[in-house]
Amino acid sequence: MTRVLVIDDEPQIVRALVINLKARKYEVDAAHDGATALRLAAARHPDVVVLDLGLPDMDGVEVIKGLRGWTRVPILVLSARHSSDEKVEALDAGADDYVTKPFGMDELLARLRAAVRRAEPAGGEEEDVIVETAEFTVDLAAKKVDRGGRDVRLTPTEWHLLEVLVRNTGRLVGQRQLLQEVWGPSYGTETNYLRVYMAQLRRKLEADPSHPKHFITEPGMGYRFER
Amino acid sequence: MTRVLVIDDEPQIVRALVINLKARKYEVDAAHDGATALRLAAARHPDVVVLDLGLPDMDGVEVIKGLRGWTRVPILVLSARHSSDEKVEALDAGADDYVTKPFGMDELLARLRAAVRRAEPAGGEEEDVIVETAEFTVDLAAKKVDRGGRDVRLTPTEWHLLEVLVRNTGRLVGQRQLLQEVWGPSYGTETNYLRVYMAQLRRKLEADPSHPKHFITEPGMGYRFER
DNA sequence: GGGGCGCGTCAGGGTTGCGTCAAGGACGCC
DNA sequence: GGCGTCCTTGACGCAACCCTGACGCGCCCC
Repeated sequence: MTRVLVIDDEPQIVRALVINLKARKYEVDAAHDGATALRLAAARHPDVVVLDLGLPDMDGVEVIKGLRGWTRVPILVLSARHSSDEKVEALDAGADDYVTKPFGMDELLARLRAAVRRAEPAGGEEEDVIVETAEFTVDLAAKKVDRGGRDVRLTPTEWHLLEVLVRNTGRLVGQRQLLQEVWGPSYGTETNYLRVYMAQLRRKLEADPSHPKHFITEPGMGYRFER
Repeated sequence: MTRVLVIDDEPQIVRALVINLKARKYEVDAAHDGATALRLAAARHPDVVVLDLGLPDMDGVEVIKGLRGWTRVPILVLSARHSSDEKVEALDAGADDYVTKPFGMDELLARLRAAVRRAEPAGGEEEDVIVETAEFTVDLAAKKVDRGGRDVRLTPTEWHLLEVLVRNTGRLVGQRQLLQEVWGPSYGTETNYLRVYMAQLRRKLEADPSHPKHFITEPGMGYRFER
């Protein structure tokens, strides 16, 4: 869940923000002055900060600088000041966005989403899916198979077949499903393809290809990969 | 130098932006419609995009989506529309900021700086920008390749290709991904480019170009850089 | 006990993909 | 305006991959 830190000394603004954010499943912390804000930020590590520049105890720009000293968390500034200088100062101090009051809640939330989105890791869906067995190791992200310290060379079809099986580790994968995922939706009965390529996978990966321990045949149904 | 792509169909706005940006040592490209914009973005790989939503040939949001299909470059939207819905739509489509016309040049430049700043590599300190192999050393930050104490001269395309591969050291990079990252999103099947440039990289960097140890071909799938 | 079915294995041939070379053309620099 | 660099494009040989058919074996059902 995304954690938001709201910093504003006007209770009604804080209330409105908190209600709207919580309704959208954000986790919300609130602070009414700069000192509390800096303490909360350090303690809670929010994913995004909404900061009103007009605080009772310190200048909002100082809060920005205080945060930027140790974190790159997105900072969305709220302010009643429309002056261009104020905006430039806040942005150059390290703010990510600047919204003037009164603001539309929809717009603020959209800007918040934008700020959170671009803070996400660049890779996107980089799950390091690595599956190990006693004989070999499959790295799905790098498309690599290691066996006894040496890379095993797989052809595209072999790799594709292995990938489908490994993503369903422990589950039976029907022959029709295998054929359609690897060879395309118009295939479904050419089980001889499967036999040939399963044999090649076993030859390259199994310790004893004629008695496979990982690529298991379920006669009449399909194949199963076991670690 | 930071490269900016300005997209607007009003000549006076473009002129004002170009003059102000160039005065501040930005490198500027300009486009007057969406199609040109997408083409220029692919060809020039700007560091930040300034986009007017009101274009003659296509909806500005479509331009955003077209860019977001293959790049995370910061997009700063300009628009005459003040409506909240427009802002939300553009921001949710992938824009980073939204400025309504008329705008103050100081503010726009400050928002531009903020967008560029946060797009910079997160690490800040020396990350793994230097990759060493037995034969050569690649310095991603300095854009330099050293081999046996001497700089290796690489053309822009060669360098770009090398950069993508090195940033994915050990991982397989698909030919489609390579083509799109180096030549732009409209490429994906011109694998002969890859063959030519991989050969040039190997000739310049491998000890034995005909038996590459670092730039490895995975037939039918792509290429992999190994240290 | 015999036949049928499904699976594993092997080898050959068509096709695809890769590496290499060279020439044409665009672009920028002097 | 000439020159050089870089990108693009085509052709060609070769290796690897994918498909295909044939054969043997074990299991199940009749």
